[in-house]
Amino acid sequence: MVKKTERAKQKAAVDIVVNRGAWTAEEDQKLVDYVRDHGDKNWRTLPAKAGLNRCGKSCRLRWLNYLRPGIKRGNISDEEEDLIIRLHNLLGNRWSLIAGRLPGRTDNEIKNHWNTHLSRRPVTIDDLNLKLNQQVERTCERGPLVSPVASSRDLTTLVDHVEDEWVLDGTAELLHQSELDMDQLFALMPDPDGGASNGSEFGAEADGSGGEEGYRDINEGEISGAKTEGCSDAQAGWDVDLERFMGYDDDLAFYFLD
DNA sequence: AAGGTCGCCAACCGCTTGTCC
DNA sequence: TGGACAAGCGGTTGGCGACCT
Repeated sequence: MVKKTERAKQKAAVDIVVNRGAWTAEEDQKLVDYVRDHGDKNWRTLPAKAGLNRCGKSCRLRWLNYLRPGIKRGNISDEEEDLIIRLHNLLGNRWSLIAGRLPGRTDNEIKNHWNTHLSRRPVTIDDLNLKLNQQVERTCERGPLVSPVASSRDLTTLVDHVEDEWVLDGTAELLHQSELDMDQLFALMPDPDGGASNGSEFGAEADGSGGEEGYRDINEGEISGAKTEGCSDAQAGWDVDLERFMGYDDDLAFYFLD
């Protein structure tokens, strides 16, 4: 029998008295007051200092998901659902990344919404793209830029093949893709808040070099070269596919097709 | 009206990752 | 370099209200 360390004993003692279950309004107020005055650091010691019989983990979760400023509750819009479906198709169950593109939404809320609503709905990414194509066809004299069938190749393929060579639409044209990664992919997107992209999470601006760094990398790389030097229909299709996939038609069209 | 069932979602659990010493 | 700790993340659970029989 291994002798318990003092720390383990202390932890066990804390576990016995700690509150569990739903938070009361009084607990919420204590947590809000404490974080307002002292910041949201050191969750381990926060409960004792704030006078809460909760574990630090529970406090952190409560703050991040419900109490911190800017949290939206309920009423997920059709546009948000559309984006969740597209991002989930791209990223899988990476809820924090998905939530990062939906201002005011938490990973927990998106995860719950997906599991209770969207995962059961027989809507595919192709359905969304077909709908999008139909909208464009009605409003754009250029006609359909990419067929619904072509749109079935989504960005998951792109992500899965970063640093690999991969074939576009069976044309045997290889696009060696070594520069674009997830950080840059998100850096390409306009920030949903309307400001700069999320530098802390996606890196493009974390070093203060500006959000355009990612664009420059790509434009100087082989994607841009292949596109501008005898741009094939397949490559043009990929570009448009990318912009449509994410639903940022205008902005990405600027970066990829300008 | 009462008991059972189902769906939603807040909260918890366990694992992974990052940081510090 | 490795251990301890904090923080982050995704999966799962359990309470509760709504609905059904």
